[in-house]
Amino acid sequence: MSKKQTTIQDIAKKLNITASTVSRAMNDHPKISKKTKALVWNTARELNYQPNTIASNLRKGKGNTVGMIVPRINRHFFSNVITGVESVLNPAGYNLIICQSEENYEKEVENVKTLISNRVSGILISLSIETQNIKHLQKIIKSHIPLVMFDRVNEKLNISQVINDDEAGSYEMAIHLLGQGIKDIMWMGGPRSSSIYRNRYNGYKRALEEHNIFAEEMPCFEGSPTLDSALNYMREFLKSGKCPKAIFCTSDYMAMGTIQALYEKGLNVPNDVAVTGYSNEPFAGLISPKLTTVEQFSEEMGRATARLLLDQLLSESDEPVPRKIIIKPKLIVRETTQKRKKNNKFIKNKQEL
Amino acid sequence: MSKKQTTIQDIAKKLNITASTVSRAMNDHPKISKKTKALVWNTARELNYQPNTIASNLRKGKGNTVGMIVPRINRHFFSNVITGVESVLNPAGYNLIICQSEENYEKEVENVKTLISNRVSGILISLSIETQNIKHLQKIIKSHIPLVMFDRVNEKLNISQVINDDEAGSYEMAIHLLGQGIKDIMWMGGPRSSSIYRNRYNGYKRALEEHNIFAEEMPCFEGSPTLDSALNYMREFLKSGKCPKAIFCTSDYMAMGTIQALYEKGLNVPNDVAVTGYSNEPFAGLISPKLTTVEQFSEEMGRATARLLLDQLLSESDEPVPRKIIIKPKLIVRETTQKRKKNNKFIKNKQEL
DNA sequence: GTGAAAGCGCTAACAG
DNA sequence: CTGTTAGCGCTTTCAC
Repeated sequence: MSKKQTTIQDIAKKLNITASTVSRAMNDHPKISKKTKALVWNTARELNYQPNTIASNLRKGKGNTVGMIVPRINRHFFSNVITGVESVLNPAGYNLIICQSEENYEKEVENVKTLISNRVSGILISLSIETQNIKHLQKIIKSHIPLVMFDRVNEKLNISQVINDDEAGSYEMAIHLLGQGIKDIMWMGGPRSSSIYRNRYNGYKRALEEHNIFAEEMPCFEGSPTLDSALNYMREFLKSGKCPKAIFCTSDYMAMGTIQALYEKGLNVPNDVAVTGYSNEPFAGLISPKLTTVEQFSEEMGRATARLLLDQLLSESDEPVPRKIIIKPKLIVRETTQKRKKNNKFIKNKQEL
Repeated sequence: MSKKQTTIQDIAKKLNITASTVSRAMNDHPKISKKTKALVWNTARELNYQPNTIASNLRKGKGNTVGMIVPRINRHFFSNVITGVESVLNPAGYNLIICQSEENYEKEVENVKTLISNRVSGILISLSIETQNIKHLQKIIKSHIPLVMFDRVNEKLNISQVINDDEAGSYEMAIHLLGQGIKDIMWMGGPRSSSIYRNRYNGYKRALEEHNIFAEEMPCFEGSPTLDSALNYMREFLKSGKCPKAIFCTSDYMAMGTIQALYEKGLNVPNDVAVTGYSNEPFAGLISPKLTTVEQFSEEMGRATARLLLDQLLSESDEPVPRKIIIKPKLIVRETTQKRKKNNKFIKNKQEL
C-alpha cells in the first residue's frame, strides 16, 4: 500500500489508455464510449481514486473555495451568518475557508493575505472593530477577487454589501422606550468607529430628537460590547447614586452585565429601570425577565451575502455593479422594558420565589 | 490592468532572471544575493504579487489546509472547539476548511469526499448523531490522511481521539442529585446511539446503582437534544399528574424546555423539581434560577484535538500510534438543583417579583 | 472515440 | 550565486 494517492495516470496505465481519456471519462465527456467510461469508473473505485480538485483547479484557472473573514466564530450572530452562507454556497459547489480576525486589524490583514494566496474564488468579510484602514480590501479588489462585505462594512468602499438597518432597529427600540413614558435613556454601546454601532447610535439619537431630547445630554458609555465591560462600568456608574429610567444596550451581553449591576444595587428590572439588548442571542428569551432586544435575521443575512457573491462569481464581467442589500431588523419587545402590573399574564408564567 | 494575477514568471521576465531565482528569492533562500532578493521583493510589491499557495502545494506534494467536520457550527460547543482548533493550527501555518454535517450521515459522507478531493493535510471530525456506518472514515485512513475524532467518536475505530469523560461528568451530576436526598431522577437524554449520550447514561446509571436504584425503573425520555423536543415531551408527560423529584437533562437546551413545561404546570424549580443541564451554554449562568450543568472545556478540547493532528502531521511515520485524550468535565452546581431556604445568599441576589 | 503535447504556477534536483 | 530542466495532477486544444 503506497503512501501516495492514486491519480488518473495510475488508472490510465492499468487500462493501457492515456490520462486524457481517463480525465474525460471521469468528467463524463460525451465523446467517450460507454465501455471505456465503465472501465474507468470501475478501476477508479477499485483503486480508491479521489480526484485532485486542487490540480484540476490550478489547470482550469479557477477554484471552488470561498474565503470568509469574521471577527469571531463563536458569536451566535456570526456562526448563524456562516450557516446561511454555507446553505447557499455548498449547493453551488463551493467550500468555505473561515478565518477569524479576533477583532484585530493585523490579523484581518493576515487573513486576507492567506485567502488571496489560497486563490479563493471570492471573499466575504465583516470587519473587525479595529479596522479603519482598508488597504487590504483594496488589495482584494486589485486582485480581481469578488468581495462582499456584510454587517460591519466600510462605507467608503463601493462594493456589494449586506447590512442590517441598524439605524431603524435602534430607532424603533428608542421609540418603544419613549412610548413607555421614559425620557432619560442611557446609551451603552459598542465603539462608534464601527459602522453598526454608529448607525445604532444615530437611530437612537433621531428618536430622542423627535421627542425634543438630546442624546448628547444622556449618560453614555461606549466600550467593548461584552458582559464584563458593561458590568464594570455600571458598578462604577451606580455609585453616584443616580440612575436613568432606561438603559439602551447595543448588545445582549452588555444588557446582561447592566442588569447584574442593577440587581447588585437592589434595583428592579423593569420596574425601576428598563433595559434593552440588541441581537436576540439565544438566551434573550430564556432569562428572567425576558430581554427586549432586536432580531437581526443573521442566517438570512448570510444567505443574502452568499447570493451577492455567487452573482459575481457567475457573471462574466470583471466590473460587476455593486449591490447593497439592507435587512430590516425586528424589534422584539419582551419583559425588560415593560413595567409589570399585578396579575398580568407575565407574572402568571413566573414561578414564585 | 489584466485580469490575471502576477506570477513569478512576470517578475522574472521584468528582471531578466529566471523563475527559479525569483522563487528562491521569495522563499529567502540563503544562496541568493541580497541584491537580487531586494530586487525581486521590490518588483513583487510593485506588481502586487501574491504567491500561489495552491500551485506551490501541488508541487511540494503537501498542503496547508485541514478539514474539520462538525454537526453544526452554530452550536456554542462546536464553535468553541473550532476556536480552540484554530488557535493551534493557524500559528502552525494551517487553514481550516469547515464542513457541517447537519447531523446527517449522507452529508457527512459528502463532506469527507470534498475534503479528500481538496487534498487537506488532515481531518478532524465529530460524528453526526445518525452516523453508524464508518466506511467514509476508513476511506480517509486508506487515503493516508491523518484523522482525529473528537467528542462524538466511534469506539470501534482505533485512531487518535479527544473525548470528554462524559461518564464521569454524568456520574458526578447524578451523585450531586442523590446527595440532595433525591431518589427518583428522570432521564432526559439525547440518543444513546451516539457515544456521548451513551456514556452519560452509563454514568447516571452507575451512580444510581451505587444507591441501589435502578435506572431502568426511572422515567426516561430519549430524543433530539433540543428545547422543543424536551418541551413537547414534558408537556405530555406531566399530563399524567405525577412528576419525579429531579430531571437529568443531557443538554442545557433540553433543560430549558423541561423547565418551561414545569412552569406551565405551576411547578417550581428547584423547590418542587430539580433540573440539570449539560454543556454550560452561555445562558446557563444567566437565566433564573441559574442552571446546574457540566462544563466541557470545549476550547481546550479543540486545542487538544488540533495538537494530536499536528503530531501526526509533523511525524514522519505513516502509522502513528493512536492517542486518546480524555478531558475531565467539571460539575457546576448552580441554583436549579438546590432547594432554596429563606434568607440565604442565593435569594439575596435575586430581584423581588 | 482516443492520443499527443502543452501548460496552470511553482519548486527542486542538477549543473555550472 | 543563478540557470536549466522536469514535473506535481489535471485539462484541453489539436490531431488522427
